[in-house]
Amino acid sequence: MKHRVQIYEDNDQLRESLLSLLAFTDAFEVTGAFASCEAVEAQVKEYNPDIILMDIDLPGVNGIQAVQKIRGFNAQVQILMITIFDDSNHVFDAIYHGANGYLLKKSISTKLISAMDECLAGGAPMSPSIARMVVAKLQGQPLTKADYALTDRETATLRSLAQGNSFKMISNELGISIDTVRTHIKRIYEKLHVHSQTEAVIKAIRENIV
Amino acid sequence: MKHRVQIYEDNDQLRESLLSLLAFTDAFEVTGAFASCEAVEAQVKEYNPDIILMDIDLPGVNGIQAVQKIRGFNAQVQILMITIFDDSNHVFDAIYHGANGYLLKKSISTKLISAMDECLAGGAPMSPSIARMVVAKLQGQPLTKADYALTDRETATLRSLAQGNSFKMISNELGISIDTVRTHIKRIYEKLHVHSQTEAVIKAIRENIV
DNA sequence: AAGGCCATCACATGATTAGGGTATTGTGAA
DNA sequence: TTCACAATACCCTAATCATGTGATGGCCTT
Repeated sequence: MKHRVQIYEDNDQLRESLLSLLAFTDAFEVTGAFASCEAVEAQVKEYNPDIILMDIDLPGVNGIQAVQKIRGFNAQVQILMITIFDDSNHVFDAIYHGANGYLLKKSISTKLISAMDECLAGGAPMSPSIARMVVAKLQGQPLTKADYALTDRETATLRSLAQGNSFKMISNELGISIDTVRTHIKRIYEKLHVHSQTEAVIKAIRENIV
Repeated sequence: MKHRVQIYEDNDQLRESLLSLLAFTDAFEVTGAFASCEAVEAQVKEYNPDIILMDIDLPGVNGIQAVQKIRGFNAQVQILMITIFDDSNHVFDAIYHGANGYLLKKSISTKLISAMDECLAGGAPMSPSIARMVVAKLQGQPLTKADYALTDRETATLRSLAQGNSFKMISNELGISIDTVRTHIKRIYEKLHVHSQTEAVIKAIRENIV
């Protein structure tokens, strides 16, 4: 007996990838793949899937709202979130509203099938970084800000960066040479595991580092 | 009779600039210039200034919290916010908590003195863009999302950018050439009045454009 | 049909950034 | 006193980005 899978993912490429990935397996049968979840309630009721792959970042009704809707009438279906966000807000939001697992997009190719199996077996698949957050939460940790062990100057540099300043402007503001700014930025990237200003700033804002 | 000015600004350079700017005038006398507002209550009580220049983005206790504290015991002193943020959240937060005026850092050199005069005369100096927000608010406009009139593709481009993608990655995701991405990005910059990825992303995140 | 706007692509130039080194100084811990 | 590390600065190269100009086709409105 194949498990019925329903997909909500607005990125056309990714949605197709998911479909072909699942086509390779004998264990799953796709009941539908949609680019938005405006009609999620009707669709879930109609196709009655065993598991739903839900993107968090959907235009219109987002994935978390969709989870909430689904849980309003169906507590059985497994919901696996598919997302690029790995910050605590999104994770806990999704979990509180009834998601069963949380898979990062970059892990899809290697872990999707096993994550789906885990979900259906009653597990809660999630990436190690997310699991760590969940554990910390259970331990009653405040978890207010992830600790990336930035030094004072690195924090100041990041703060300035997150205000839209260029390296040159940062060097002026902090009274150091532009090369030193470069050095700080390099270390920040290493510590935050990012590779561009934009990514660093996104992380800084979303995780309240600045 | 000189007006007494107290300054809260954590950027050393800017604080010094403010001091020298005020030194040129006969109308103002600086009662203190501080890098943080941890002790704002005691300091305001001790020096009893007529007007306070308050940076919004201070480490520790931020400028808005400081305004709140001050208004708890002093309704007379004029408070002029000095900030790089021109988004609605910060503006209304500050105004709601009792700030009298709102000056963008980039306008300091040309408008500080007149803004201070306006404040003391009972006016509410603010940059035109901020004034527009205030007016909209009073008119009962939702103003939840500033309307920059981005087109669909521009929005999609900005959303992708705000997920940390490079131009190349955006072009893949949207299925267009990198030059088209460039074009969209250019128009986004024009519409958002920014000049870099980072600034655009900051604005996008803070104002919920994406 | 003509004018506007949008989306698309191209070419070009200079500026900025990413990522790899190396090195000096001061400070605090082992 | 070593050792580790933070902060500073410099060098280098390839990649990426900012910005301007121009051009095409599609769609909508007048």
